Amino acid sequence: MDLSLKGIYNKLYGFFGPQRWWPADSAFEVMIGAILTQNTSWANVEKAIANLKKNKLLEASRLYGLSDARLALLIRSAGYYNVKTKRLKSFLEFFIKDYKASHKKMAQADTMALREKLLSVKGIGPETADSILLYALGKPVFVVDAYTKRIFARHKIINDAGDYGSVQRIFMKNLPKDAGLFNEYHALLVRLGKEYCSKNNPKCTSCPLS
DNA sequence: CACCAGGCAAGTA
DNA sequence: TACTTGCATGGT
Repeated sequence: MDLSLKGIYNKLYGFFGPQRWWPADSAFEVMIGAILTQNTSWANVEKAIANLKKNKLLEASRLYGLSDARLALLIRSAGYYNVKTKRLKSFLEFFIKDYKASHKKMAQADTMALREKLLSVKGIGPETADSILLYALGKPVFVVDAYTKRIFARHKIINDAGDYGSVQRIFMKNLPKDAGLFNEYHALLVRLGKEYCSKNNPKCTSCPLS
């Protein structure tokens, strides 16, 4: 049995097939979605994004120009709407002032330097920063989330389901630095977490990794 | 009714 | 450094 990280990936890919992440039509939509989905179900985020699209507001300067009250109302379905309104605004200010609202300009920056800059934006923590780097900009950074920690802790593949950085390093030191692989791997872990390794199913019944 | 969902910042010891 | 708490909707 192959318990290597690549072996687990191969097994998941064979079971689920390609996931084609991130579910979004543009890099900007990925960045906004990454903030909106913090500790929130994706279904609720989809409604908020659809709301923005319907009003033709999924664009940096237009979003930034909205009043906090108006923006909060538009993203209401994603929960924590007051907090997320401030987080979206702080990110948009950074994105507009430092990169002229261009994800292409942003992608030219050195990956680790950009990561530090993203982390300095209020409301962007490690998972949100890495989601933007990987899924919006195509940088080879592994995204760790609640599913990742739960799956690997539950299956005892990593003994220390510790802090974000230590889990991330395990992946990045044991896999080729390939954005396509990191993209698909994390997407597959989310799929597995939702369907087989959820809190509702603590024994991972019929889990493809078992 | 309770619990959960693709976190983060701020406060406390 | 290592906890704890507030934030909030919508589905199961």
